[in-house]
Amino acid sequence: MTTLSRREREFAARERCILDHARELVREVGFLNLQMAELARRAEYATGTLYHHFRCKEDILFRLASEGIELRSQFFERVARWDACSRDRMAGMGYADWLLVNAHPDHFRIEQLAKAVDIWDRATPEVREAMMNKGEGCGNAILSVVSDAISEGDLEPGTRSPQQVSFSFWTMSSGTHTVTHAAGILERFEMRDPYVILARNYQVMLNGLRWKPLQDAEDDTALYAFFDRLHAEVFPDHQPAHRSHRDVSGDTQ
Amino acid sequence: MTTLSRREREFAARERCILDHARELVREVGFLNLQMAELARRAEYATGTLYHHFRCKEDILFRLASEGIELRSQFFERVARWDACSRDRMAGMGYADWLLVNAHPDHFRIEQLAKAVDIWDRATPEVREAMMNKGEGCGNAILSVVSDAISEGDLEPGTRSPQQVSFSFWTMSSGTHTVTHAAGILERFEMRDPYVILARNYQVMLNGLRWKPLQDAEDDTALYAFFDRLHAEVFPDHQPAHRSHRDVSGDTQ
DNA sequence: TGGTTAAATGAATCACGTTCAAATATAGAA
DNA sequence: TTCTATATTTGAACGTGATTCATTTAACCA
Repeated sequence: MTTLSRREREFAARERCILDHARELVREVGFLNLQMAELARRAEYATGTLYHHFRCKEDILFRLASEGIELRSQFFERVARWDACSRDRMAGMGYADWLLVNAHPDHFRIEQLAKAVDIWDRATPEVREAMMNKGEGCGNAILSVVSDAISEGDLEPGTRSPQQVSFSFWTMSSGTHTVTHAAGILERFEMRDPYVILARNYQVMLNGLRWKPLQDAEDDTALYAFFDRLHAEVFPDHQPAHRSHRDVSGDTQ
Repeated sequence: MTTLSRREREFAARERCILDHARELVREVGFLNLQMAELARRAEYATGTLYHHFRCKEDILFRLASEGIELRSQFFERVARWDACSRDRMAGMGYADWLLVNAHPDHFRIEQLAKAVDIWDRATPEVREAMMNKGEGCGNAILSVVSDAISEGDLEPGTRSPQQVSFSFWTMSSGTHTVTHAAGILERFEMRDPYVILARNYQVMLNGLRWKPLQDAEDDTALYAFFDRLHAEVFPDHQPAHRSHRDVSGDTQ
């Protein structure tokens, strides 16, 4: 039993090692340029060994994507459990996404590529399924906030299902990632700080939904105060994604 | 001169032929599974001939993406020129996107893949540049509506630049495409008609921005009346993206 | 018609993911 | 400790498919 368990530990450690090197390689050269032979060389195993852990190259990508999604899920769940009003917790989801981009700048690329139909089809169904299960955590965290808002009377459900409300915020976040990471678009559009705009958009959307307490979506002082509070209370163990408001105020000169 | 021009015409015709077959192949098997040899066979040219027109496989994808983006640009410009209030024209952008998805169901996949960094880096800079130039038309069409709204007094600019306002709607549309096309997500989330939700989200966002005239974002009758009017006045030459409201009403039974 | 240039061709090249027969290591029995 | 059976690792060989380029073919003009 000890023996078996030691074997299992070694196996897991090797897998970890491969995934770490893979992540690094993806960051350096991109997934399509990642060569299995080079990955094996860096991890100091033979090419064939990789295939004991992963059925194909795409499965490695999906495993990396899963890790990022799991992290996001954890971020979202922290925010969902935050001791704050439902509106602030929903607004916090946008910030959590920003935090994830800071912590794993390459995660979005990985997830984007994994979800591109072309790659999607090449991965093993089980590995895809595992990734989607991690994703469910994100969806549930957001849904729980919407449900709370309705039951606490902060949000009139109207003709919208909680899923539809979640979907709205989800599309804003997802779209912000896409547009932000598409090379050259922000520069051409003279945009900076897209995630601050995302946070503002959350406020605009929340107001549009009449999600109480209503708030002035133009008030940057309040927005940065919100960032500060959220960060201090929910993510004290992470680097803040935003600069302090004082820095931003002095920005124009 | 006549000779040269005929040559040029033949060259252009061949390129058209290759692109058409490529689009079909991409639809059938996806871009990564598209084989240059098979494309050559279908277009009835030799493999080498393809490389007189496109420097690499990725350039073909970018040319296809450019065509879709150009079409979107045309759709957006139609809406921007629509004789309607600024709010309706902005709301119309969401509908135009929906129309594009109907007309070219495969376009989003192509554009998504082209913009994935991995593929992006492989294409020829000139071809990428050409694609981005087409995209500028979309941005300008939206910007013009925002500008009109401000100058007509429908929208208080506040602390937001017109670019930032455009960005907000852009992220919603882009995110809706992404989430909608990611396999399995909608089913798991029990979502249907994502583009109707997008249209509603446009209204919520417009209300949140206090973009006049304010409107009840829950009023589906008004929304479908809007679809009908927009479609009749701007896109009479296209199949409507939406079903008639009568159909939708009878949907539940 | 013949000479010259431009274009098309597709077999050969090369790169890379994947496989699998052989080599090696491990565990347990004697 | 030594031997045998089993499990694991290895990397050279294979197959697929993008790209190239020497050769062939067509177009043009004198």
